[in-house]
Amino acid sequence: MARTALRLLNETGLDGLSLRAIAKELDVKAPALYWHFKDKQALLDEMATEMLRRMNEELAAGAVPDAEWPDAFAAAMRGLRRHLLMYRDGAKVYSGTHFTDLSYAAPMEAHLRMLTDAGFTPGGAARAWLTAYSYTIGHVIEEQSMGPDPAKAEGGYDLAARAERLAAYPLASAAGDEMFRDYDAGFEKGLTAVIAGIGATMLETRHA
Amino acid sequence: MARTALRLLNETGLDGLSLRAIAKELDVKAPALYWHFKDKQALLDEMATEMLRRMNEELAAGAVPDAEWPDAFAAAMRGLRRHLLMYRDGAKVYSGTHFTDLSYAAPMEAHLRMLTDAGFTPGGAARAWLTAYSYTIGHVIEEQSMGPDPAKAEGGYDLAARAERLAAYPLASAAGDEMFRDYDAGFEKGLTAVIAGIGATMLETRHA
DNA sequence: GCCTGCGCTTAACGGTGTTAAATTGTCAAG
DNA sequence: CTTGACAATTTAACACCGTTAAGCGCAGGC
Repeated sequence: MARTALRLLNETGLDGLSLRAIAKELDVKAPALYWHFKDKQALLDEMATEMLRRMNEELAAGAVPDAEWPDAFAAAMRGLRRHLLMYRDGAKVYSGTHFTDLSYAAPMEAHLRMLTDAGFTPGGAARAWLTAYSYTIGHVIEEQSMGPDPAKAEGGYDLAARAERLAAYPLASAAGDEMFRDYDAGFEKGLTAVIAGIGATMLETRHA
Repeated sequence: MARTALRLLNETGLDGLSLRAIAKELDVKAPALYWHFKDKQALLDEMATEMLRRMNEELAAGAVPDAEWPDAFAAAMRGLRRHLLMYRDGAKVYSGTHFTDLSYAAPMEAHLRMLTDAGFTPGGAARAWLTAYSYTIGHVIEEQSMGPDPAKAEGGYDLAARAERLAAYPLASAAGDEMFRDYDAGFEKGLTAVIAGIGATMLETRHA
């Protein structure tokens, strides 16, 4: 039923995701949902947890055992972003919800161990994780709040109009191309920087 | 009136911020608000813009003209975070809203110019900005969705319970201390990493 | 004195999350 | 074969939400 809600999310968006709509999709009346969930927030938490479970499945499937930590780390963040982008308002649903079970723990443990094996302290590994995680969440929230990528689909943010509006501010005007075009490449550049910085400032024993 | 809404936001939170409540605060009935704003989203946009304006005021007041770019950059992000934290759900209100005027342009131009002067290409400066911005937004969203800092106030996330729940995953269990304690210090560590990475991967001419 | 239009009110509409009570279906114990 | 317990659902209703339509009072300009 969290699965049904996730499917509906892609059709209606988070604002249009009402309990009555979900119930109709399940051929049931709205109050019946309250037998299974305490309130709507609990449903949203379960949806986020389901997203996480799907992410973990894929992560387990595509694991590369002896990759260098920056590559494995980048792959994890790419996977996170890709899954958030799979659902409309995915990042908003995901960010800041409390998971309803411990399915996040095993993959998190594996990632942290990979980092400590590479020379991070336990605390450093946790900080590295949260830093890259924050960057990814923030980036995807920005992406999803801006409609479709102007480079890939029509109806997105009008870059030409933006540039004209900002004619008096040449750098800010030109920045639109870098910021709002080709989200994939942009995310990748930022991710590279974040991971490089983590390696440079959080690693105890420099990687030989 | 966006000011009134911002004040009310801190008392009721984003979920409780209804047009009727805002109207009552202004000694007015709810439909009167529609004389000034097209719809609620326009009000939220105006609130975000007001937050931005206050941020810019402070930024202009505390400018250090000849600081090195990493310091100035870090100061800007600290200011952003501090202002987002000033309002309940501040990051949620702020992120992904479209500003209603061009008050963001001048400070953005100044920051971008600082970066290009330091050796960034225009595109690189924009990417550097968006990368650090994404990190900051993501971090504050995570902070604010987790209640008060357990290190500073009661009623926050129960770290001891979390650690026990994750007993089978020692690294993930221990990570709680690093991630959910002392948000200020944690943000700072991540910010240092992000800025170092930006310098290492996005700067064209290494700063002499 | 009249008109225009700003700023507001009253009334109402359809929709929301949520609760309480009554109802059905199922299945085991007596 | 009946009874009773229990899970899962329905119907009805509540308070509140964003939003629209119509009308009211009151200022200033002609």
